[in-house]
Amino acid sequence: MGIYNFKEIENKWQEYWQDNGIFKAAPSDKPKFYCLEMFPYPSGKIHMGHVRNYTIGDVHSRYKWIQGYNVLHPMGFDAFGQPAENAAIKNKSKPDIWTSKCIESMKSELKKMGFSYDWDREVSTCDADYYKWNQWIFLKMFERGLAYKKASGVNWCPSCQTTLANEEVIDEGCWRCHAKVEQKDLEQWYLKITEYKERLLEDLQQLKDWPKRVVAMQSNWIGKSQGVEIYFRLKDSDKIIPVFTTRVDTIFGATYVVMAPEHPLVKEIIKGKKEEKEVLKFIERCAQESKAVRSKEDVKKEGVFTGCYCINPVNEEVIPLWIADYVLMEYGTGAIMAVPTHDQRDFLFAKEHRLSMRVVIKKLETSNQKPEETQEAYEGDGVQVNSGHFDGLSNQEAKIKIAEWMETKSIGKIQTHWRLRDWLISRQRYWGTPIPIVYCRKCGVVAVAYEDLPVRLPQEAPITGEGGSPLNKVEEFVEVSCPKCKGQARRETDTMATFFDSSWYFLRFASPKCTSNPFDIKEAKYWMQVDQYIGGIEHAILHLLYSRFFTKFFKDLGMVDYDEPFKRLLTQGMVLKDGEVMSKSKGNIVDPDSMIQKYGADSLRLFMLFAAPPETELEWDDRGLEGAFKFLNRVWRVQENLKEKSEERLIRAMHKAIKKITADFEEFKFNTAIASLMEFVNAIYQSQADREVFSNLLIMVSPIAPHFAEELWSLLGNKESIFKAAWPKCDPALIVEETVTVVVQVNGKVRSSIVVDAGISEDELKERSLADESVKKWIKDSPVKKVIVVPGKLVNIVI
RNA sequence: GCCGGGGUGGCGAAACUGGGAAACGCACGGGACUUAAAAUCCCGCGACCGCAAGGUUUUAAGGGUUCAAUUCCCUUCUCCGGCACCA
Repeated sequence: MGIYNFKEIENKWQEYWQDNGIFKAAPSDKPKFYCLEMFPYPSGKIHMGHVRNYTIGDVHSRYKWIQGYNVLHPMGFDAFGQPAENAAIKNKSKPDIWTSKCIESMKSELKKMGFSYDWDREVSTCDADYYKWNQWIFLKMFERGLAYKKASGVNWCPSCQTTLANEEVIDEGCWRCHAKVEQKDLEQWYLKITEYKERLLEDLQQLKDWPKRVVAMQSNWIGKSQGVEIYFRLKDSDKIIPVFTTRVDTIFGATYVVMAPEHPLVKEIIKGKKEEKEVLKFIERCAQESKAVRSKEDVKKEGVFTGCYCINPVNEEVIPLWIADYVLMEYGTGAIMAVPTHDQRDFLFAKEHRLSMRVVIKKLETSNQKPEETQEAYEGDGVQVNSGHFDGLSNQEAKIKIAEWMETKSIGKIQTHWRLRDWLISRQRYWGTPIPIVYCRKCGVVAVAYEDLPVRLPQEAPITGEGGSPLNKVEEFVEVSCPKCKGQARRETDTMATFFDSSWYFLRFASPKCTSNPFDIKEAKYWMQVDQYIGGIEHAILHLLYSRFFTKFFKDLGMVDYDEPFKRLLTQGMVLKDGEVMSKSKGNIVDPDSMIQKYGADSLRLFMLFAAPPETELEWDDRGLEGAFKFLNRVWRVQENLKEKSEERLIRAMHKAIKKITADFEEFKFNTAIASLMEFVNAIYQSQADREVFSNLLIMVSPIAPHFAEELWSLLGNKESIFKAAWPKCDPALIVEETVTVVVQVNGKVRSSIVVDAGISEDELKERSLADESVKKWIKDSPVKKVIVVPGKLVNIVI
């Protein structure tokens, strides 16, 4: 074991930072920097994921402090939610008591890591001072029709006994407990996030410093597809069957129309036909198949002819109308035009049922291929053929022209489909924000008055985990007089989804005690946007989409003047053990606290940053942690051997290190920054450092191992915190080398290297290279064809 | 299928804008110190051939562009993530 007493040191400096308010944020003339990590659910204990997430944020914040920024680096707790209720049921405790205990123990663990939070700004979403503003925001949305109640089919988790938002359903399971989600018809509260769909999609372009994959995931989720709704008339009838397509350029190749089995028109149009019986039988069979089975890709496409015909509005062609299970009622209009030549599904179906095909898009390179000969549909771009007066146009061009032409003839309408649905926020649970709505027999649905906020969550409620909303059974909560007519009324007893709480907490940190608004507009204007946000990829859609939505809503209220809350986003990778995610069930959890006991927080921080780049997965390694600890000890020993004056080569090495480390810190390349620190320390061991060199080393170590650096800094006799010191500057004059090593290649293979003056001319370098003994051996008598010179780097002789 | 990101030593990884592949560390091997061990310090460490000097070869596979390719282009394989009979 080493010699440095981390336990004592870490305690001492944590107290020092707290007592002296070193990391307190207050507006000033300095440039501001808002660094935020996703706040945790207070489970009571931190895990390695937290340690990694918060270490990255902490190092960045501390780096910004030393760079002279005015940093806001707050922390709080996403404290409403189900685990508190489950714990209440299990331990017969109360959610509020359980939660505040958890917050206390979690906070003390966070403090042990030495994170530079401004604890004066701590917020907890289960405090009435906080959730009051959830209610306020809800009412503002309600006034604008953005919060509304509707009856609809909803996702229901039978195990959590509550409804879920679409975003909370992962692979047909509950995101929290993985139980299979059921469908139920219920009347619930929704937020109209779809009102913002265009902006949510378009503003993704502003997010240049977000990981591409997060942007892609959000874009997928919003799911915009542009196309045309086309009206097919039923032959010998005035019935219209609308179909939706994104490939209107293939309309002249439609050879049949298909409706989903559940289509409401089906039963009506087949009435009396000789095919009626068979069609009904088919519909029956489809109804029994589960959605999961039906949407499996390799399942054979089945269908029946209805006996009816449709008329293609663009050419009056009469084509058969089919019913098939590969058409889904949930998407588009529940009916499609089938173009077997240019859609693979239609192609397979047409082959199976011997339906006709017609090519309308010709590939540029291939000749007149007959449809019967093709093995698959051609879905790419090409030139229009068999398409009336659109022949010869590129299909991309035709797409626009045909759509416009159809609109003028009223046979089609340009339309956009979205995947995004409104956000269901009602939860049949106790531990959440009460929805501030009252139901009055006379007045109907009535908003609670602003001055009556908060609607407090009653302390006592019968929590059983079943039988609907617990608040429903708390008479003194439910019974209320109507805010409008003062008559008898009942409160809404569902609570809000907890993602509501976290959709705006970053704004609250700007003014956590503000009593007039969710946040003080001036303070928020100073601190926002969040310059750097750091958190897990699991929030790529849920939390990040909701927060973007709320920010846009605040903009519409005139409370903020930007579109996006988070300028830069970093999604840190997971911490693995033996190639698997750490989890209780796998029994492979490494407890941060025990590691702090053994090696100290600084070593843990150092290891977390060194073992992998922040975005990638990190494989836990006990020996790696020990290595980090050894490195700190190695630095510690430097102090015992300080010299009067460093050699020049060490000074040069230092300036190189400053340049590289600074650049790496800027780009979150902590692993290579640490590698450079190690190289720098190795150089010190070759030559011995003076005070100045050692001081600079400490400053550059300080964001990573803050307690350790503070201690050595004070041992050097400094009276102020190292975080008040200035980041070292690289002197460009001192990193210019007098001599350089140039690699000499013959035919691209390294054959020698020569040391030359940095200022050497190209001709001279050429000469010196050709004169080199081992190079000569390789050239022998061969004529030199060409010599390529990369100044200061390399010479390649081509023979 | 579409979209996004990967594949480099025994392991974690590095490589600026096309210019010495494997920095830094872990593990391993050797040496110094020690009665001994630990700790520490120093050295070695992709593979193959060679006593050595040295040579050959190597960034998932194949091809291309180039004086020069982990880096650019094409094809293929494969892994991870999102969306998906989405018309």
